Amino acid sequence: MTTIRDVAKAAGVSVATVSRVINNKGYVHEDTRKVVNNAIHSLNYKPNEVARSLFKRKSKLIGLILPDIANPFFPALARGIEDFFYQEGYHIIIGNSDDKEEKKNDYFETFLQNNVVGLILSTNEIDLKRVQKAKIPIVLLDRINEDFPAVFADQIQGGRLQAEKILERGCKEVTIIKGPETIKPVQERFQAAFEILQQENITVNMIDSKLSFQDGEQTAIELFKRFPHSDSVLACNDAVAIAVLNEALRQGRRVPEDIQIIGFDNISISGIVYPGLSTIHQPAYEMGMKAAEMLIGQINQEPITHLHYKFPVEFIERDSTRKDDD
Amino acid sequence: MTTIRDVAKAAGVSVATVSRVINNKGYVHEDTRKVVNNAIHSLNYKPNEVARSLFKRKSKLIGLILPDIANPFFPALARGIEDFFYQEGYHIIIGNSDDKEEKKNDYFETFLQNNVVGLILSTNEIDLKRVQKAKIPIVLLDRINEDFPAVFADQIQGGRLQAEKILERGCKEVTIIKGPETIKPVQERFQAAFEILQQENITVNMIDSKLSFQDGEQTAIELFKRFPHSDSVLACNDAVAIAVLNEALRQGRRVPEDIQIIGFDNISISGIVYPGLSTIHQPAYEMGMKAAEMLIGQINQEPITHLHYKFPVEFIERDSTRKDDD
DNA sequence: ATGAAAGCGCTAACAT
DNA sequence: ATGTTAGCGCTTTCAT
Repeated sequence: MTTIRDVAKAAGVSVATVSRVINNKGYVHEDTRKVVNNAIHSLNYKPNEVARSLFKRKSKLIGLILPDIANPFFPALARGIEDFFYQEGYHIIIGNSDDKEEKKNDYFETFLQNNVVGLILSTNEIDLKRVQKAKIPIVLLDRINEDFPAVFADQIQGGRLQAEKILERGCKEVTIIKGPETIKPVQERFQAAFEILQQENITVNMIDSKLSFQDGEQTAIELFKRFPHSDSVLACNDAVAIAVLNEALRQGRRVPEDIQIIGFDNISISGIVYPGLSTIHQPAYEMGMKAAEMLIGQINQEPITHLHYKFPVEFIERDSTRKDDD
Repeated sequence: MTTIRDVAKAAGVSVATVSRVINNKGYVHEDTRKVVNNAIHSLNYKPNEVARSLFKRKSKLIGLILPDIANPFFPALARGIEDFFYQEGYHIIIGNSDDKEEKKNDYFETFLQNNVVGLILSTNEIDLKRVQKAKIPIVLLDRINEDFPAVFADQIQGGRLQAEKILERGCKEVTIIKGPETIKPVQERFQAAFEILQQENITVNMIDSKLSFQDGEQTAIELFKRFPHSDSVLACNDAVAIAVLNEALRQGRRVPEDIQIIGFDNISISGIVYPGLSTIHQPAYEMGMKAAEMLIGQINQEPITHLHYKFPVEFIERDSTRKDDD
């Protein structure tokens, strides 16, 4: 390994001078700068981030905790975050929490031990007192908390859109799939949709589900058993919606003629399944980018202008609802 | 921040003694161990990984470079890797290469600067001389190279299975979708399938595609335009296969009656789409786990028993092929 | 404009 | 069984 010492020796200067040129800080004569740079190149020297990190107590590492990277909504978030930080010379340490308290705290601690300079959390509320004590920049992503910077999509609006659009398309008996109680945004979208539906003179069924494809499969089977006359379903996310789509078709129900379905998320697969899934678009990649941008702002001590950044959502109509209805 | 000094002071011992107890190394009296542990707990002391890493020139960090976490095959790999390393107290730094030389090298360098102790690469061959020079443990995942440890699924077998199964199901004109030339496993599966098909007295069409859902959409449209009489397709991966499924249905072709489709990967969505996609199962999660296990072996200097670990693949028959044919 | 030296938090000789 | 100390590679006062 070549160190700053080697470079100093090769260039015939002190380590301090080398440090000055690699950090572009303090006075250094043009001529010596050239000599040093030559040495750096010919030795192919790269400063050791760990030593830097130790001294400055700040690394170029960002901690990212999310529930499960295998859940199709999160890769897009992660990609947005990563793309932004790559530009800025930061790197991501990633942890899957499975929404388990223990894993979250574990990651939180070890991330701190690694001098990460910032944290993005897409997982349920961590013990936030700890975060405050650690005084580390943080942004919540796809999660909301009054006291912390957060980036999220407009769940209320999303839930409302689900309800309004399905109403407009003439449903008489809608089944709403309620996601896990513990996941706030999922609850919010449910609440919003539910409230609107209740005010109407239609039948509203309710069924619980978790969020994965596999869970969706179970839910779908149960759904059609319990509510065989349901003419529409509002799903807690696209994964579950697609499972319902599948099960409906499998049972010989026509989509959207017999049953209409609206999902939530607009994951990349939703435009590719048959029939295309109508859904609420959350701009996941952009949300990831924005969260990264807000975090960098904090890291660079820029003043916080918006504590919360709310993305609008959008109804994407494909083929699982009746476009030309009336 | 509480350091080893603080603990030493609180416990009335030297830093060396504290170091001995936290590392469980060297002699330390039972009584003093207790005193020290008490101090550690009451101060809530956590050793700084960065300082450790600097001294030992080894961190608890693993570098993971993959093409694109948003591509649905990779999250499962990543999850397997992460789960394994979490158990072992290691953490993952992740980089998306987009199969770009520059990004790969960038990540490689910065990972080294961060003292990662090992590397898992799911991306196209990096400048492997560099790896050798860096003398860092490495495992290739879903990629193959004679000289480096690698974990992969049996592409030849997979390609053959695609071909054999489609043949058994009575196809007369099969279109085979060839993935990017640059991605070796994708080429291998293509080659294997193609060779078998060629020996038969049937028509074999060929079309190129990239691997994402979006690319698959284009491919699907072009496919049916160029080969309207194709009665079966062998796709380079499931994402593309699902896009073809969709387009076929959209055009009013019946699956599997008019057209049969076999994918490759068995991503989680493949069992949920309608009709269920018949495909070749690659055990992505297990492959990730295995790669992590092999890497740990190297890190711990255990002797290498197998340089390469090849997972068998399996034909999963769902509804996009004719089960009860003949 | 440059260099010497201290020190970030830790581990591992070496000494006792 | 415990303590002292050098040093991992770097940055940053403080001299000069």
